[in-house]
Amino acid sequence: MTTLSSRKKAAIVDAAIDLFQKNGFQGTSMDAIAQLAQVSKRTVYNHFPSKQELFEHIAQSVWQTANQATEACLKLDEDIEPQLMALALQELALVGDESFLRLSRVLMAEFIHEPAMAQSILERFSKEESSLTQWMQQAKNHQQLNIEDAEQAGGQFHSLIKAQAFWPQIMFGQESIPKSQHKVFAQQVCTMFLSVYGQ
Amino acid sequence: MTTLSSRKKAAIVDAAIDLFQKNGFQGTSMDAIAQLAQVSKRTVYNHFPSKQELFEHIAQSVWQTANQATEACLKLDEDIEPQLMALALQELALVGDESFLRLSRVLMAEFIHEPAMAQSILERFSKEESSLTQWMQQAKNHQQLNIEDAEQAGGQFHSLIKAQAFWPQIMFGQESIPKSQHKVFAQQVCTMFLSVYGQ
DNA sequence: TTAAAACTACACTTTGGAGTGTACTTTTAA
DNA sequence: TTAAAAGTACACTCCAAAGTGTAGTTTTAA
Repeated sequence: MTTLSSRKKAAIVDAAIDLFQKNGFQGTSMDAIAQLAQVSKRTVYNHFPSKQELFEHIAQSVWQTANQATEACLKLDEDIEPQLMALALQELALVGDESFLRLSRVLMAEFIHEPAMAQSILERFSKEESSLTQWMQQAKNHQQLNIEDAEQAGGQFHSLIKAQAFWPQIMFGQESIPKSQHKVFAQQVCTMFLSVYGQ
Repeated sequence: MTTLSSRKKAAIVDAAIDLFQKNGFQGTSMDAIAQLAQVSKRTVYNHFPSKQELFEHIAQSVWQTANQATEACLKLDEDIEPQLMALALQELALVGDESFLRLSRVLMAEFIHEPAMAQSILERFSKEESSLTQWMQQAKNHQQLNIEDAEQAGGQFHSLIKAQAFWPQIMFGQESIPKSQHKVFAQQVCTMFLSVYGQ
């Protein structure tokens, strides 16, 4: 059984995510968070010394979730296309996860106003992306793909997916792509990508 | 010569855009707007009865700017690809315009928290997009493109462009694609699109 | 030139939210 | 069982921001 303290803390974080997403950081009061979490305001402050730190705790967990995305490693003895497919499906799984989207929305809204913060988190994310960049670089070196700039190619690959499976969901509350369509969609992305970079 | 009154009003709107973009709607005070616009707070209230109405006035102008995007009309006696290219370049011009991006950022940040507002503005925008949808539908009817769902295809075409020329600029403050690269980029988009929908 | 329209400075009210201090109750763990 | 750790209610300070009222100045247009 979880302790009362940890349950309260979880409830606070949960309520905060909810309200930050609905009303933004500025638009959310600590009183409202306490009320929604069914906790006294004092308890909120006992767990998190300030609203800012509560927010950062949440930002942290987005980063953590995203980082559970896996590693990419070029296999020379296998065809390129199924490997690309696997990468696309992996990204789709992350980006299609409702709780990841929920967290992302909280962050993205603040990013627009905080380019510096966006930049620093982007750099972290790009480490995750850099494993893709490396994959692209290897594919280039072994002449498997007709790539000039590996980073750019990796970015484009990501963009192809996010354009339909992430941004519309974040900005316009559109539904995630259902799992049953992941394969078809990933196939389309690979086709597009290979139409530019394929041999 | 413009009247003092209209210059003041323009200064207010300009300052508001600036601050809304930097700090969001909630994070911007009318006092700050007045100060940046070099105008007394009372004058702000004489032009706009409330902060909300000032915001909506700005939102309106985004819609207006976007609507100056042109019409699409399938020409049966010309090749498909150059027509697609023209459409892509047209969209790129809109999306690459710094003042349009500036306005968009103001709105997008609020969209995340206001799905209803996002929805209603999205519907307006989709009228603009619907001319593209019609174009796709015609291309389908005349078997120029291998399209199943015209709306989906149109959405994907837009997505291909926005993925690299809009969202990264909005969210991460990335630089717009320089005009000198519009043609290359548009070409890439067309190639990708045609790899899926071309005959 | 002059009256109305617009701008300004500034003081004011009201409200809401961040964060604290305290006395008291409940939970936990030894 | 009991002490300390954690939660609670609530009153409190401080501050910033929305919006108003007013008396006085500047601009405009007839």
